Amino acid sequence: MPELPEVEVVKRTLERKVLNLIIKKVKINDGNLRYRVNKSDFLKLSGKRIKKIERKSKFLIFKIGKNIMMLVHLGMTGKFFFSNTRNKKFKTSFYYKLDNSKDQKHDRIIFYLEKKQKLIYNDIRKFGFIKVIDFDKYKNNSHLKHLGPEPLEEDFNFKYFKNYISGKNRNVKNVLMDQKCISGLGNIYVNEILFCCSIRPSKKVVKLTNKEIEKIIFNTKKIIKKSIKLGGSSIKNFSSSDGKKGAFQQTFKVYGRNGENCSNADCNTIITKLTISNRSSFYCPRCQK
DNA sequence: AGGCATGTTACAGG
DNA sequence: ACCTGTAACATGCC
Repeated sequence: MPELPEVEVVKRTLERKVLNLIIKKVKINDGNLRYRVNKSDFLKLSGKRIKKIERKSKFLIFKIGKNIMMLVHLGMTGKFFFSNTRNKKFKTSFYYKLDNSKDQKHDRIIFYLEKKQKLIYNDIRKFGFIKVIDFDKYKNNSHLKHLGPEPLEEDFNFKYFKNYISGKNRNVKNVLMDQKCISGLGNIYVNEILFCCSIRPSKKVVKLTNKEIEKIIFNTKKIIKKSIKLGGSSIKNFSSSDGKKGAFQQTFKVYGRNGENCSNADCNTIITKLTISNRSSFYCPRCQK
């Protein structure tokens, strides 16, 4: 899915496009997302204003009207498209996106906004979801309740991580993917982080030295910051809500690079692919111990 | 045809 | 109850 940096970019784009607009009507083309959408909940959105858009790890949270929250997870292929009449007329990138039959086929939910504008939730694989919930219930929401600190929060620090991994017999790749430990990372960024730390993904956390833990904290923050700055990554199914592509994927050092040479100077070792818990891991056998 | 894909979670077994 | 790993979800692309 879009990982934290991509969701952050989507959030910022949505703020520019739909903040403070009134939802006129919602049309559900296919409600069989990860969780079946509750049509009567969506009816409540009509006539209400989008007042705030927040991001929590990989979730988007829309505050709508006085007491409604809309919780969105993009899954692997979820994305938002935005259109207005001007875009149609001038055939901007939005128009191209919206008029692409392949994309249109996967438009699952359409929010009709004021001034003939539309916000469209499009999701090829339907691993994403949208839930409309009451404001007072969202703090206890099962999706948000157990999330660990985000990479850029102060709470994600040496002491916290060292304590979290103590006594655990797990590999470092899985721990960093675990949203209860740290929320917002996914397969791509974890691969990149571990390469930067010179740590092999399969390494057991009990064997991490203090120095390595420090490196993990530092490089996680560094890479996430950098990716947000570059507009996220845009491999295959992701682009931000205005159709722009991020640039971070051009800086991938290991992800998807199996068979290629290690990008560290003078290394000349071939990047290896290894499956850990059904997910691909990429690493340099020489640089990552 | 078969394998793979940015994610999460229900379940099984220890 | 805790810990761990695996399979499943839906769809498209190579």
